[in-house]
Amino acid sequence: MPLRLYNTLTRTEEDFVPRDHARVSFYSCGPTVYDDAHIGNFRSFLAADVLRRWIESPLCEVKGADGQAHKGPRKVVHVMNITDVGHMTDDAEGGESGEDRMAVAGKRIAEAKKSGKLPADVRIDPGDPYQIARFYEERFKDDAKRLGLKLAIEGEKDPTLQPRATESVPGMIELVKRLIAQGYAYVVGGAGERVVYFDVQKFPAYGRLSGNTLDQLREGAGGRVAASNQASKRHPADFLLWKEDSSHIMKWDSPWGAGYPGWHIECSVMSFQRLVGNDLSATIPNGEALIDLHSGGEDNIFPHHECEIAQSCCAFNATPAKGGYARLWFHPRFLLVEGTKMSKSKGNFFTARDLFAKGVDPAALRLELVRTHYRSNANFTMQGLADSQRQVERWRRFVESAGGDASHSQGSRDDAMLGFAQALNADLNIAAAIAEVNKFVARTEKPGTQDAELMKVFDGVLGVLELQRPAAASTDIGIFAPGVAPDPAVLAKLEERRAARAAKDFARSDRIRDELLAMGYAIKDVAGGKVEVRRAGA
RNA sequence: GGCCGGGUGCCAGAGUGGUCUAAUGGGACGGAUUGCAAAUCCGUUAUCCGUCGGUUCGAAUCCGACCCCGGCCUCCA
Repeated sequence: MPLRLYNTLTRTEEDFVPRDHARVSFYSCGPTVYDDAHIGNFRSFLAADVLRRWIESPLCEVKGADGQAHKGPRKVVHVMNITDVGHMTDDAEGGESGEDRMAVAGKRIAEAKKSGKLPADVRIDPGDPYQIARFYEERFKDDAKRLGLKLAIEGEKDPTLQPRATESVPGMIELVKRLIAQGYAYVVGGAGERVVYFDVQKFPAYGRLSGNTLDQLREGAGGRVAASNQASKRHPADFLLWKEDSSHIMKWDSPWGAGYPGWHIECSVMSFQRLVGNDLSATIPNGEALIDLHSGGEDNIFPHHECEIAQSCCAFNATPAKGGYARLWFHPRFLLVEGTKMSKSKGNFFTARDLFAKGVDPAALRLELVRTHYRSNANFTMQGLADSQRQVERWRRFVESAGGDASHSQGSRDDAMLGFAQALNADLNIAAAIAEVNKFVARTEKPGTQDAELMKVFDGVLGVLELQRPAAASTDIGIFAPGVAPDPAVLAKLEERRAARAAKDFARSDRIRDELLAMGYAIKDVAGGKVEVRRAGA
């Protein structure tokens, strides 16, 4: 059975049929870079990464336009934008209230430098939005690579896979011009306060993705859109394409004055230019879908992706009935933290780098973020992270102990491959796929070279074992877990305990272990007379 | 008010009409091992799937009502 995926657009699970089964185009809405990405962001990006890895796996079969299932090899061109244009905190459309996010980030950076939270050698001007954006962009790419986001690793060699919105503004202006010329957009306001809106009533399929059809959208339902902005629109759902605003922190010249683009138009431009063609005046023959896959967090379904579809279908003559802009829309659900929603505005979020700084193994974090089905809300917990860590360690032991002839037949490996492929082909059932891996590991008493190779194939999709492990600090007596500094007080206790054990004074040895536990350290004896030290409870 | 997802053991989380007395991982418990621990290995751990009704020879799986939880309805992955 070839790959089947749930399509948000049709609300059904369907065969995934790309335009070219050997070369799949995939666009993912990427991060905004006015703060560090949190683990919820990464859950969404990693779900897309697992999908792309699965499509590229030699075990995956994909249905072609000829109706036949095709084996690989297959290439996925996976593009993820970097949103480095600042937007308003309160009103991304009108910009009449709130502050620009990039300006807020600048203040935060200035404060962090003052308080010493950011090292003094970080050279960044908090008043320069481009420097702020680059600063967070680098940190994002760094985190993404540590978590095995394949696109970020490829992006080092091919930066066009991670296009920046600020570098695509000329294309956005061109596309807005085209939409106006075609009658899909209109300009309101006089010089100095011009605004370009998309006319949603010209696109009858508006609402198909989200279910928010025009007659169901109530004016200002979220209560966040200023009434004065709404007044100049032809329909309350009309959305911003360009805003003239000479006071904006980031601004560009345009036929509608100096200002900034609306926040939906960038993805229409970047996805087209990187995955379809450079000529934004092109028209798609037969109204075919432009790209194969498009992903983003569930909150992107409306309004962002709805608006992208409207813009792109209208500008390039793609037909909604033929999939329109993208053949298949992939939307991972939110990540909860200890049972409640996390969001930037609530501030209850973990960033990946916070966790790495505490010594969390990227492999464990990746597995924890990826192991729940992408269309369910996952619940991130410290317990779950510990579970994932142990799972990773079992797999590592399996691979590291492998060698020579396998203790069992090829049939066992074939079963595992089949089970793994069937699970992932069924709308990316990763939990079932992991279960297949575990069953394979459990029944393999003595793993051979071929078993280790098969694990590598599985890990090509899971992307866990290939990640770099955090380094452990080591002294002649202690091996300190990542994130645990070799404290002299601890070292002294370890020396004392070593002496006690040599003298067979086990009562004293155990007492020292309890003392260390009270100090927050858990220890265990390992081969060679050394002691492994980790944080208690971790 | 409109539109989407969900409710499975101590926890996380699969399973969508019979093979389910419900996968897999963690935890817990028992055993092996260890000076004792830790790690590892072996074994045990849901007669039941939010509640109540219905359809069916047969339901965790389909239908209805109800109760809860999460998301979106122009900040957010």
